[in-house]
Amino acid sequence: MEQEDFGRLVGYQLKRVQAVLRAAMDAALREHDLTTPQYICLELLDLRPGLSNADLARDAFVTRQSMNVVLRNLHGAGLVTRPATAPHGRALPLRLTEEGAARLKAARAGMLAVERRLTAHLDARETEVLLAQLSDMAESLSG
Amino acid sequence: MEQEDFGRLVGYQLKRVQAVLRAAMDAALREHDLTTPQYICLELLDLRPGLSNADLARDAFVTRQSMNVVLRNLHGAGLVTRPATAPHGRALPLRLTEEGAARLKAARAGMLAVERRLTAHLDARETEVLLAQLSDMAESLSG
DNA sequence: CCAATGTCAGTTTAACTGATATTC
DNA sequence: CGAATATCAGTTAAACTGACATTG
Repeated sequence: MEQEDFGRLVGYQLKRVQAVLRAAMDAALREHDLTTPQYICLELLDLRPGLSNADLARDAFVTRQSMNVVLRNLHGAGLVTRPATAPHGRALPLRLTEEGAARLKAARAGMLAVERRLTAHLDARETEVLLAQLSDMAESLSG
Repeated sequence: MEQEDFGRLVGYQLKRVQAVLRAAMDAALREHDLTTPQYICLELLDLRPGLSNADLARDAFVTRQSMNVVLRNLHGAGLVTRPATAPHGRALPLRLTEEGAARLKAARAGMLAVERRLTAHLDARETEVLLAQLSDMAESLSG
């Protein structure tokens, strides 16, 4: 059985994984009324409170404009706070509200379950190698 | 480190790779006036002429409605042919036109260059392992 | 009837670019 | 001025679901 050429491209398999991963994440998050970009944003703010919209956009690999939409929704839902005025420059440091932290915590369990299913066939060392390889791939394509 | 660093999740790195890969593919394809789904569709038809819309949708991991839009555009651009009537059932077997084959060939060079950049740091064996791992991941999440 | 297919229509997600104002 | 930031507005890509007709 000669595997078809096209399916042997890393790009194709990445797209395939991404498709099912996206579906799994969306399903897990839907129970908590969150979208994937919203969840990523909450995780980043939990990890590093005080990030600005532009900071978050960089960390999530989207434009400031895209992240701004995500933040507007999160703010409207009462999950994040931002000061009325900027302490320095224009950047508004964002933080999770109590409800934001609670929603994140609730959603995280489902997301980690997806991650475990994703890497079910990998041991700890293989996972490390894979993470490094993926990171290298992103570097070599963007840098 | 018990603190789960968000950046160490495979899901996060996959998203990151996907983001830059998508940008690189789109840039490479833009020169040839093709979108990524269109390119995938052309590759699949080159590999297995006579696939139907539903076949292509399955192979590209999208709904047949989504693929139908792609095919409508490709047909409008004169890159694929489909018979007026179905030889069996409702399925209409699709084929590349001469121009479709030519456009695919031209675009393929750029896409393979992206793939080479993507896997620049991997040797042949590592690439094999990675392909298998990605395939396993898709399986374990969807199956 | 049933399963697969094609297709019309509408919706949704999530990104994008462009433009403008603010701040240091 | 120039660089970074926030944000308003419009646009786009690419998927989705629902509904319905056709075919074997």
